[in-house]
Amino acid sequence: MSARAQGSKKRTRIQVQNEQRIMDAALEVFSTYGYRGSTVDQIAQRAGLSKPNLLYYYAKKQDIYVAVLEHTLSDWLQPLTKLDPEGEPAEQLWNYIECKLELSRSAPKASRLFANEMLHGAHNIEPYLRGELKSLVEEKCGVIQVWIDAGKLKPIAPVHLLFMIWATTQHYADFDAQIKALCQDKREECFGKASTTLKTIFLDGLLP
Amino acid sequence: MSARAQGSKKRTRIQVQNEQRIMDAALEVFSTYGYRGSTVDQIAQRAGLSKPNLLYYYAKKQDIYVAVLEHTLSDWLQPLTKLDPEGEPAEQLWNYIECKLELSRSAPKASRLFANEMLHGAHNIEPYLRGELKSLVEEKCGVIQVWIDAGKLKPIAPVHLLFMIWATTQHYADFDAQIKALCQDKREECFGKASTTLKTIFLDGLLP
Amino acid sequence: MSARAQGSKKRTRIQVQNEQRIMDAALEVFSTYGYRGSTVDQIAQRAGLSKPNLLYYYAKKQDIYVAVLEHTLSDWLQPLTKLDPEGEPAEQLWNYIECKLELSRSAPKASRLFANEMLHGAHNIEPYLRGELKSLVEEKCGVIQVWIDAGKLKPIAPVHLLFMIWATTQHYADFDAQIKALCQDKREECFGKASTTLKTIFLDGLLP
Amino acid sequence: MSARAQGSKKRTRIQVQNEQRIMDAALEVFSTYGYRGSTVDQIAQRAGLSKPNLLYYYAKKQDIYVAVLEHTLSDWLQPLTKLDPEGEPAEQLWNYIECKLELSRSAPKASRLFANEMLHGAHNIEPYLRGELKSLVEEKCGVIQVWIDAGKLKPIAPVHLLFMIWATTQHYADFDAQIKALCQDKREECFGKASTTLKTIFLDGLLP
DNA sequence: AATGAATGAGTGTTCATTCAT
DNA sequence: CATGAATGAACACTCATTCAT
Repeated sequence: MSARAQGSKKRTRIQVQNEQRIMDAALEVFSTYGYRGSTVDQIAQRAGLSKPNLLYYYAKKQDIYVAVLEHTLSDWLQPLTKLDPEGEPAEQLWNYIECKLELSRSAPKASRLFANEMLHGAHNIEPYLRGELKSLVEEKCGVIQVWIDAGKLKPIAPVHLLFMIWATTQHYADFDAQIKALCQDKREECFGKASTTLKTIFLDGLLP
Repeated sequence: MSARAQGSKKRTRIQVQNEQRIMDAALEVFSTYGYRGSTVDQIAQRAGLSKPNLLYYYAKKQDIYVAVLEHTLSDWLQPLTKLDPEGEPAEQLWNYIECKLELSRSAPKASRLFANEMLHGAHNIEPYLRGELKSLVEEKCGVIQVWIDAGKLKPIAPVHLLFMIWATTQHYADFDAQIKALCQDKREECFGKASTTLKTIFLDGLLP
Repeated sequence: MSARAQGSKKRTRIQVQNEQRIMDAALEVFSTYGYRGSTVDQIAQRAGLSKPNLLYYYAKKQDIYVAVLEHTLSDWLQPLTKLDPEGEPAEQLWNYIECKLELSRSAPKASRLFANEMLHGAHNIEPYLRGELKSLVEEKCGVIQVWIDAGKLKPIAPVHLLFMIWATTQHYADFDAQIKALCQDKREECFGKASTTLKTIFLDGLLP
Repeated sequence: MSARAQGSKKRTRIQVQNEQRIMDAALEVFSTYGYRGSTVDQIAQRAGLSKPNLLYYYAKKQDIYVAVLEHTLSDWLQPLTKLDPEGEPAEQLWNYIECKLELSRSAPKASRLFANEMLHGAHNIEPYLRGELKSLVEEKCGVIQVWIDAGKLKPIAPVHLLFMIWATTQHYADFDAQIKALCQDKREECFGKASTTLKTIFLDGLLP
């Protein structure tokens, strides 16, 4: 019986450890080379396992891929949950933006894994997109709409505001190659300038 | 001798026609499946050529890829060149943003091709990034800085403004799958709301 | 991980057996059709393995080729090592010649494999030629020179004597097709006459 | 109608010139890479012709190969014809040996082409081997036998003497790579020592 | 006499996956 | 749990040869 087939049964220490190793290796490899560009061998090697042993934990390449996607997605989602309807909109939104930018800085691989999946049609996470994510987004868009209705924010389409936030923050992870080519600043300094520019534009706009 | 090896010599009608077909097919296929996920067979089939015939025009898979990248890159660059230092900043920037958004709507495949290349390290277009693109970006950042110094724009880091514009507009092409999942609006309506939201935030900011 | 990549680790019974099978098949095929004329499929079939299974043991066609070359080279070298400085020159040399001729008779494929590699520039065994072989040749040329200086041999260039011995004995393996066409004798008889002719000429020369 | 199909009809100047170019290119390429290792493209390029144009002269790769083999074979044969029954055996044989050694020096490619064909079974020149060559060899062996019967040569098997001469002289062309590796002498010096060693051994033998 | 265009049949190599132990 | 061994299906790329002009 394969490890996966055991469902929710308790796992040995080795099982837990190896699964973590596999997830780490898979994130590393998939985010760098994409799904088709990655090989099971690569992941096995990076995880310090033999290929058949790796396939003992996850029977198919796609299973590994889906598992690592799901792992990272929950982290990806979390910051949005903290958007507090009771708080001040400017502070709440800026907190969220800052948090997302920090994630792009500290976990760019997860961002790239996610972006890659999107680019190719997101077939492996459609249920998640149309389920968990959609619910949360609708809830938080409601919050933003409340703020707008209360005159605390300019009247914009809430979901497109979220798209803007995601796009601008994840850009620093996903388009890292371009940024490195165009920005001579060191990484820290670059993220610093990004932060202040984002803050100015999102909150105050370009015009004086 | 392969068709490519002839260098700058004049091309036959058939050559021109087939090369165009190949570029179209390659954009379609590479943008959908990525480099590794695409097969020469697929491209040949879509171009209506036999595989060896395709390789008669471009000797290697990577040659096709680089060719289609270069083809699309020139289109991608052009809108920025039209940013006019003599014009009004608000109008000029908004024109640019609108133009980029329109490109994401009308040519999403090109955007995805480009995004994919970025995600994987941009090894095939580094020379372009550090050459042509960098020069143009530096020039236009100079223009923006002049506007800032003249008090016509808030003091932000020009290159990060460009990053924001690119990120937010290309997002509608690159993350199409996510947008479709989260936005029940029809395509036109969605781009309409995107446009007004972008305009509000970039020019005026969120705060009232 | 491929079998070869394990380096010097101990090998399974199956590994040893299959590697031997591959070496036999490769000698057969490469010596008959040359490197480029041989296909991995041919070798696999002759070894009773599937093509990918063959490539599990030797990752590349050239690896098989180099391996079989190295295998046969050590056998090829050995007779020369037995040239004894203490012995009588005539006897020692004649033993060597006879031994080499016998090798051409019993292992013509090895001879042809080696000749083929030579004809094409010996790029795969240069290190061997300039290393192991050269050392041995220099040592044995020293021995021959001592015999010459002692007046026990006519004054000839020792290394060219070796070339002559190699050329004349290996000729019976390498130019087998020609010999068959020109010599109606049966194989045994032909080698018999070859032996006496070589003996006469090498030791006594043509002139009475 | 192809050029070849015209048989013995007179050829235009261009035809003659191109055929010569092709023969030169084919000798160069085939002798270096072997039959299977050579491509029609390579030969065409070296001959300064387009591939289809080359195939206008020789319809198939094998036709080119056979043609160049036949071309070189006649040159290869010729020295033996000059062995004069009326002359002194020692002088006649030495002339022949010297002549063959000189050919190995000046036309090593032809030698290698021939050797390669031999190694692979000589299927393309069997008719020649069993016809023209065999007749000539039998005739000249008769001459040598006469010399032996007259007591002017040691009693050896004449055809094996020829084999020895061929083997030892052609060795300097065919095993060039090995000779270069083992012999630090410059080319001229090496052939000089070869010549004197051959002379000593063939005529007088090793023993004093 | 010459060439651009096209292709079928390979050919080495990769890789996800399976099997036996 | 783990691994050595094996394989079918694909895939990029090659090459002799043909066709149309």
